[in-house]
Amino acid sequence: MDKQTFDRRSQRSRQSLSDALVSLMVEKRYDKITVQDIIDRANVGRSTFYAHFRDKEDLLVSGVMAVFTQHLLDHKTGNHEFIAVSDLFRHVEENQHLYEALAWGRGVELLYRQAEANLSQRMAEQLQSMLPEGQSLTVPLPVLATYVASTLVTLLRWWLEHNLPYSPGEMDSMFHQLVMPTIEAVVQSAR
Amino acid sequence: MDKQTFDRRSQRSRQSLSDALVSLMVEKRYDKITVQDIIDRANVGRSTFYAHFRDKEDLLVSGVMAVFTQHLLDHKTGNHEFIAVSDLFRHVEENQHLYEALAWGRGVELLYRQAEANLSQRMAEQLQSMLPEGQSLTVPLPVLATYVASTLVTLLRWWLEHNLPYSPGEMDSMFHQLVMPTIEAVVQSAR
Amino acid sequence: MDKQTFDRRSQRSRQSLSDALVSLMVEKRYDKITVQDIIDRANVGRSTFYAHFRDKEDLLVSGVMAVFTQHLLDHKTGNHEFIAVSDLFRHVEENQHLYEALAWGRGVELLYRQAEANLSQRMAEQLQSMLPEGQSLTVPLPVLATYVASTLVTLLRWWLEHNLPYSPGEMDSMFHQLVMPTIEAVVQSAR
Amino acid sequence: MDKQTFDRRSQRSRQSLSDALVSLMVEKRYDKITVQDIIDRANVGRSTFYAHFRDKEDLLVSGVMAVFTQHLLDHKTGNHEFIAVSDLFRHVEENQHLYEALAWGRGVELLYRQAEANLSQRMAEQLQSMLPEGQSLTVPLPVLATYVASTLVTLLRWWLEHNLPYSPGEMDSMFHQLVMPTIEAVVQSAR
DNA sequence: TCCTAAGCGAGACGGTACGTCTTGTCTTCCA
DNA sequence: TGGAAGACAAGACGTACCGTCTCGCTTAGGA
Repeated sequence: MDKQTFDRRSQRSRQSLSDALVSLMVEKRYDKITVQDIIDRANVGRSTFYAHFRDKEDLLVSGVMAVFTQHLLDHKTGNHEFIAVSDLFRHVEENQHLYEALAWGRGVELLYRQAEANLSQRMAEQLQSMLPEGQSLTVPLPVLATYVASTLVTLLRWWLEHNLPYSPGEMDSMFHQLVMPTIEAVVQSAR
Repeated sequence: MDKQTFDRRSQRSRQSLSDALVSLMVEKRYDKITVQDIIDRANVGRSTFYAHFRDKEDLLVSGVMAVFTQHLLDHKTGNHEFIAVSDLFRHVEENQHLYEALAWGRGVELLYRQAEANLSQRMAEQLQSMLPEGQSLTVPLPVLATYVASTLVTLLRWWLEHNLPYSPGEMDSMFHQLVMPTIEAVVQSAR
Repeated sequence: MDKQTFDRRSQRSRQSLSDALVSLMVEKRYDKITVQDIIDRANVGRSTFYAHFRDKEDLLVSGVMAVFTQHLLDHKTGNHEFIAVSDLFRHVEENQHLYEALAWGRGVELLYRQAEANLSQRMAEQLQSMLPEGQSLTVPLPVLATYVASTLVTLLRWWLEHNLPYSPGEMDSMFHQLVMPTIEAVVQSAR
Repeated sequence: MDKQTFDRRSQRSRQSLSDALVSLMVEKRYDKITVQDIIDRANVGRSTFYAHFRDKEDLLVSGVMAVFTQHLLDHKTGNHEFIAVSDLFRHVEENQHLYEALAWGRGVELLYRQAEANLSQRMAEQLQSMLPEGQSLTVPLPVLATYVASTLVTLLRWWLEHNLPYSPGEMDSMFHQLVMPTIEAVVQSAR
């Protein structure tokens, strides 16, 4: 069989399974979802599931996380502003149900941590490139990056858990009010 | 059997189970630990476990969390300083193995979240009481409290995951450098 | 737990499972019966099944075979006649349904072979003890024993598969007409 | 495509599959052999297998059984002797490995039963034609035929399972010593 | 010589059953 | 009589096969 055929069929199964898991996560907690639930929803055989994913967690990470990360991060590409998170909050608002689903279950901690790690990496790069010549930081860069990423994720989580009590614009404003003073302080003091 | 005996025996069982779980968490991830593992280690019958705890998570929260929370929080009682976290970092350093165990597993997210919620609550109270008359905040108090708590937990986690690369004093300093500028900024701008 | 309790409870499970398998074998072929069918019928958990039997075949042999062998063989104890098989045919007739069930499936070959082996062993002993001093056989004893046992089993099978077209007495007579001339011939010629 | 092509190509596949099964049966028990094993050995695609045979059992019967039956029975054609089984024992001895393979597995009971049924049929015809006018039998003909066939198969099986402890000639002799007295007895008494 | 239809290999797939593992309940014994 | 021990029902897990299917690739007559 040639690669195309393989890819085409395989991809359909993988996609069905990812979709099924996401749609189930809207209905019940991740750790109450069984593999049987998923394959029933996806109209897929048990062996197909295990042909593509090692277990439920693998599907969560390899499958769902792909969507999540893409949504969460790709919305920021092309921005020249320091940290353009208003788009991100707006996007989360538009897909509230999906993100609420992700916020629910136990296994989703995994996603948060992964998202945080991703963000942390990007933050480190952005902060590095933002840093003027000859300047340094009073806190290690990795710590600062982790701090910013963690603050963003925490804010997102708080927002979702409290049912979006503020507008995306307000959340964006809060985020900047929280992290900008710190960033300025640790950079300025490096002079 | 009199009440005393009951209490005494009960307590022994509860303690054995808590200890067993903690000792197992040093060896493997929380979610790979079975109830059977725990009761074997604790030399206790299955029904005894369920007589005392609803399930494994209950043991984690009611049993282990008790120790954890006590350590994590009671070390700050009697402090009149705004946020005295150096003691906390020092304490974590001294009990590195325990906290590394806690940092390992999946289910430990629960503890982090609980710790964060706890801290967040205390932070809200402290911040409230610190706020001078007639002043207000540019971000909602719950958000600020969550932000501070999250930063502390994140810092602790980062520290543990990177094998304590700095001294407790340095961590304390970083914590203050990260949150103080923000607190000052959001309070000052409330004038 | 003491041995008594173990035995009592265990025994109930073992019995339920044996009964369930026998009752299912009346309805469908042995190799179409799943472990799930059995445990549903027996009102028993899956793990209980595997706590008592290695697999379905083990249940067939250890459980059902026990009944079978007991029925098949114990009816002959206390007989001083050479081969008192009329009781056996009569017993099979009375429990026609059970034996038809056993005659059905594929896996039942196993039972036949086991039964044949059992019989063969008994035959060898009986023939040995019947053999007058100084006499020998023109065919090896194991062959003769196997021959007699096989003839009995074949006769039983044929009888069941043709829906008991003759009376137990007639079957007994046929059995003797088939094997006695041979036995006399091979023994007499040993003089 | 014309019929010839169909036949030629088809035939190669069928033959490969039969050979593969036989060669595998020498190595492990029939019921431990999977379709995958067979098609791997035969260098054939899965769909090709199912294009030719309904399932593994069909291959056993349609494919292997063809060889078996041919060997087992055709060696007797052209014989005017009553029952010329010495050729049969000789043939089995020459192809010991094949027949041991057949004697091994569970599914082979099927072959034995089929062989027995075949033999039984032939026996019935031979016995019928042998019976002088006006004579009858004290046991029903089908019973007698089954008895003779069963004795032959049992003897063959015993011989193979005990690693051919006697020569084909001795086995032939035993067979006659076992069945001839009986046949004479039941026929003579019909006078 | 090219075309075309079938046989074929490869293997993904839906599905069934397996034997293992864990959970939380329930029963029985023992101190 | 209450705690310990552990058998049990329930059911999810990951594995092994099954029989069906879809897909391109030979391949060998007929045009």
